[in-house]
Amino acid sequence: MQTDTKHLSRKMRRGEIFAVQCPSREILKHVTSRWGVLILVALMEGTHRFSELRRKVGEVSEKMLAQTLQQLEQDGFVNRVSHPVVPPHVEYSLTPLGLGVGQQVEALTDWIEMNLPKIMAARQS
Amino acid sequence: MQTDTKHLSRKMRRGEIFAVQCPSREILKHVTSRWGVLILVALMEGTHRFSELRRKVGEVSEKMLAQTLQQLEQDGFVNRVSHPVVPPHVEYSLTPLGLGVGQQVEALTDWIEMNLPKIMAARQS
DNA sequence: CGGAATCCAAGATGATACTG
DNA sequence: CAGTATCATCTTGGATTCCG
Repeated sequence: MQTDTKHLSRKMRRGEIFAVQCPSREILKHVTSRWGVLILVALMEGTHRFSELRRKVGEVSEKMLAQTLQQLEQDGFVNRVSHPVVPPHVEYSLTPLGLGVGQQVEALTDWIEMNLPKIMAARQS
Repeated sequence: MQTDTKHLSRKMRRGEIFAVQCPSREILKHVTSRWGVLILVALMEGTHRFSELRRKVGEVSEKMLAQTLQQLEQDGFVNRVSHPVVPPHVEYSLTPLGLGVGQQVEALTDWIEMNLPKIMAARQS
């Protein structure tokens, strides 16, 4: 089977993100949303329950956590498994696709943390 | 000279992004803002003038473009050079630091575009 | 516990007009 | 051209309440 992901050659115009109607924009919006980034990074360490994520991410309301998780689930990045017991037990994890974005996003956050000293030094005002 | 960027070992808790008061959150917010991402990617291709950026990014108001550029400039990612002529001529480019984040951000957008087929296929609803 | 629903405050974004 | 200022709006995000 040949992969169907067409590789973007280095110099290929990958300017499609600039196209307003491009679905990429929508995905990008979900991924880079305020809580999307944090949730993806958190899930990179493995399966988490709702309340675990809530504690780990910190300062996120139930509403936004649920909402963001639903978006990520819709985009096929997050897997939601509900155990029908009482009290309810729901587990969230990354799909293979989610692992992919997760790596990219984690690379970004890692870069920022690693370069934070330089950044803070270069900051004006 | 030895680099002062301490490398994050694979398993190191790089959970500092989760700390609410961490400056990383602020930087991350700017970088992943609606227009921050697009602007950084656009500038990866070289110096641009204000109106060039405006046309390239697309659908961005003057206000938001100016505002986001100021944030990125403050964070030390973008260089602003104003030629005091009439009509005004201002050029924006990436600083070395900006090139760093730019690469991370571009990696993310590239990944999304490359995997868009898979993503759209996996999407529910 | 893990949400859904509602209401409301705050912030982000946009359209327009004006200026150096 | 490259902004700034102002005002209108639209979207986010949070607090609260209720339910299975």
